[in-house]
Amino acid sequence: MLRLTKKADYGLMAMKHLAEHADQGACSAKDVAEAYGIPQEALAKILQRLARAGLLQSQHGINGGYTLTRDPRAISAYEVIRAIDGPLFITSCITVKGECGQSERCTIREPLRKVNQSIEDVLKGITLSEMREDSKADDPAEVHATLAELVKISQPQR
Amino acid sequence: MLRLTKKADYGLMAMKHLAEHADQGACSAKDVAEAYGIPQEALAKILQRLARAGLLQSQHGINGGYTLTRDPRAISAYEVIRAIDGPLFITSCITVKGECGQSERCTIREPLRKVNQSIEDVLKGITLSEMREDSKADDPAEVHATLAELVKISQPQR
DNA sequence: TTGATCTACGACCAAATCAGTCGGATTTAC
DNA sequence: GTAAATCCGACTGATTTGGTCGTAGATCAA
Repeated sequence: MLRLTKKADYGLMAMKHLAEHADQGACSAKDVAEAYGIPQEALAKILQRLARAGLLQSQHGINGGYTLTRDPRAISAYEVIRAIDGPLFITSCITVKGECGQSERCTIREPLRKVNQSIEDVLKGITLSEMREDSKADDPAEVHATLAELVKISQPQR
Repeated sequence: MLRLTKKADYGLMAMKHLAEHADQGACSAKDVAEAYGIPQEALAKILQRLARAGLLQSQHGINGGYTLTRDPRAISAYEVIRAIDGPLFITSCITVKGECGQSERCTIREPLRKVNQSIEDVLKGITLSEMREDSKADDPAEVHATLAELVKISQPQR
């Protein structure tokens, strides 16, 4: 059903939280987990992955926690999702190894690869700082037309 | 991992096959299954769903099989996928019922809903007849620039 | 009419994936 | 040293997915 895992959801929520509280120093996994009702242990594991991927910096010990390593405007949803769920492929034809193991006669590989690329680009195009609950832009310099509208424009014959 | 189910894959392959063999009358599930090495029973169930969704017409009895009910240029990948896998939601926040059951404090619902819409639009924008293995267009009137390129254009700040 | 061929449909099972938990180790501030 | 925090791997239960089986119904040809 083309769904993001719950872990990716949690990861995005946590990253967004860290982006919004960047000025308050590090946030512990516990803080974030409690703020959104996420199981603490589960979130901890997710944050560890994000840290290993270089998106977060971790601070051990008391008053420790996690901080973003980059400006939220320079972190895309794609990076977060990929760090947690691994490389995403829309179809089972396209794998890490490369090819459609099952049938060499698969005729939809190439078209689906393009769709896959499109989706990646959509996710790469949205940054943490752009992920706001209110759809209307506060800061016109930062926000551009919604991707949905733009993709729509890019489809001549509909 | 944002993956299409194998059933959706099969469904797309079968629909494409039917589109290419439309002039040869109905194709049985067995024919299509053998052509691509898909388990026959599994494919049959998929074709049944497509028929129920109105995308295919089934013909019982000897020499029976399935035919497209519409021109392949008027059938989008989205329709096929949705008929097989049901409504697709990128995040577990967005469900048929509506809301994020787990935490009311979920802050990424709206942004992800937009991404979801973008992906839907990408899938709606590609038709069966456009799904060809060769990336270069044969019929310039029918094919436009790849979606990937267009989505790229639509992202000002990258 | 009868049999062969095909779809229709529901029930079922096995494997894979996912979500969450637990236990223990390490690091750091006080 | 102790408390609070990250780190890491293993484990379990639930859900989803892929595939199979059996039976019923429809259609056509001989």
